Amino acid sequence: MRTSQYLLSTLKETPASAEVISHQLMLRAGLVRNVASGLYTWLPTGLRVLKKVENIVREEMERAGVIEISMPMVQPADLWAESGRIDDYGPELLRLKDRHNRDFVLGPTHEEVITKLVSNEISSYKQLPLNLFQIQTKFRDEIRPRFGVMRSREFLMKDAYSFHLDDECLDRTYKMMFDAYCRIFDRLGLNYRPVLADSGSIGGAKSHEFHVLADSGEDDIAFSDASDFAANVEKAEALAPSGSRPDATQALSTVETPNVKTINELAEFLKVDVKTTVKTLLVLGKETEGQTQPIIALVLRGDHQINNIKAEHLDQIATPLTFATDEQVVAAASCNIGSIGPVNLSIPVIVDRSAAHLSDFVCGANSNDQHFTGVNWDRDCTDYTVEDIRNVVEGDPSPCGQGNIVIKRGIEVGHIFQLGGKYAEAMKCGVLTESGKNKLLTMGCYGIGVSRIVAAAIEQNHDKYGIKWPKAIAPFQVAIVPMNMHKSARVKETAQTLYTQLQQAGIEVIFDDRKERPGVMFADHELMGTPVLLIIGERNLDEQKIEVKNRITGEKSLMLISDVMSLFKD
RNA sequence: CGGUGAUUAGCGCAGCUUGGUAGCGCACUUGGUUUGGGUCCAAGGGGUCGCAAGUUCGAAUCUUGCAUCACCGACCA
Repeated sequence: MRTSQYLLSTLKETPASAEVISHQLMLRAGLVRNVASGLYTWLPTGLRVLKKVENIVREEMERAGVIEISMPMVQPADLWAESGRIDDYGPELLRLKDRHNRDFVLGPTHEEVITKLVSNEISSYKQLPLNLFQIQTKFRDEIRPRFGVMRSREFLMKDAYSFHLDDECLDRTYKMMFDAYCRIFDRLGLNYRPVLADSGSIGGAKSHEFHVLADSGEDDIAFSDASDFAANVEKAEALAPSGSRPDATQALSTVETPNVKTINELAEFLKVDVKTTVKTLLVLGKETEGQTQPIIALVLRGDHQINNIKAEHLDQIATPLTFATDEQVVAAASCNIGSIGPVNLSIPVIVDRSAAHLSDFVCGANSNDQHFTGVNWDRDCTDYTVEDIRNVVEGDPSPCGQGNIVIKRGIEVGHIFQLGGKYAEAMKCGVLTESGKNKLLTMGCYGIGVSRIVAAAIEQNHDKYGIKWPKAIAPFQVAIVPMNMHKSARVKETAQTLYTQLQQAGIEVIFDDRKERPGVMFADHELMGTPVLLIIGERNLDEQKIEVKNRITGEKSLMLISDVMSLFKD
């Protein structure tokens, strides 16, 4: 490719809208352009990278025996009604009507469509297991699109779905896909970790996420400092404190706490450690027919935070987790938020394991501007249940039993699930078994965020000059950078000869034939992250040499022109 | 959804307080100059000042409404 016939679109200045480094560099290097919030055009250089990632994913899927198909992005809402997700998925599901006023959705994922397909196409156990994938544009109406293509509304995703007669077979495929994912991220040259995960709205049992480690990541990952345990904080179990609860030593007493609203104000006001206080959150419970929606109290140690996912998994709690309104709080606790406590509450009380381990603690007194001190479970408050409802924090014992928790940020680039029977049941997807009986299938699903990987790769591979692409996904393998080609016939001739040779050898080469100063060319190619620069100038041509610069290591060396092609022999 | 801020040329910004018909840097065009790390000089082109209404002789500037974008929050007990 000659730059004079290409759309470089590099920028000197960073657009103000870009927050994270990958977004800034993707704009500056001319990879993407914003069209609207969360919607991007991929420019030629960006598309080259995207296609490389896509092809690696495709190759590894095919190597693993997964078969490619393509499903429509627009899906009938009926299918989503059949699975029940039309109500569960929430406002991220973009709904639309066609000219006949029929309801459709823009597909954020394709479980419904593929389950319907397989249900129609497969009728015998002999056709199983079946594993299908597609690489396709998805749409999720994100609450807050940000960080460029890292969290955009429209994005490219590889999604695969497997169908099995039984869970052992599913488990074998799951492990096989796990390995295939590791191969993909290895080939992409990324520093990543598989971590235990929650399966979210897609549903199901076993689940792993693949995270690229980066400070700009949006997920907290809990690692053990003594084993290879890794889990999303959403999922990481907070163990009950070891040992038995200390005995009560104080009597329950009421203290006036005027204008104390937050837990930190409370600890400050009473001069106590936040860890000896509890906070009580009032949330909506699950609705039962004919009854008003119940209010549930969740009790946490003052320094801990509620884990929405864990709370939502409890049978009594409504999904999504919703906090009670001010009116509901007054009705349930006869005080305002800020003074709620578990003592003498007439609503169900769920206590986190760590809060349940406290004795002589401080809590709201369910009366404005008053708190209790010296509170003790079973003596002052008897009707409660204990659950794990908080986020783990650094220093907690690891749930694997070895070491303590360390928390790092990660970018979720892959997610595999064992779905089980959820969709097969809803969509009546079954086959005849050997004994001639109909049996519902069990499923797995496996996603990779192709466009997000491009951003994640930049987060991990850049310097002050620009992007440093891993070789496998660089838009070009080599750039030819001639010094003042328009002034020197032999520079021009050497550059053109090398360009032709590289092209004929099938190497992706970009030939900078612009009439630009050297500094401009260097800056552009370093910004775009081409791994190898071939610098051709009068300076070295007398010795039949050119300069070779490695973008990743920064190393420069002189090389005989006749040896250059050997650099690209694999 | 809540809070905050922004919206003036392709990009980054100034001008607004104190109303008088728009400017700087980069980019772009032309000519010259320079040529191994974002040259320098000169001359140009390019703007419904986010949209709508209002106040005024006159609005980028003041008022009101709306839209879009961004950031923060949605963990408050």
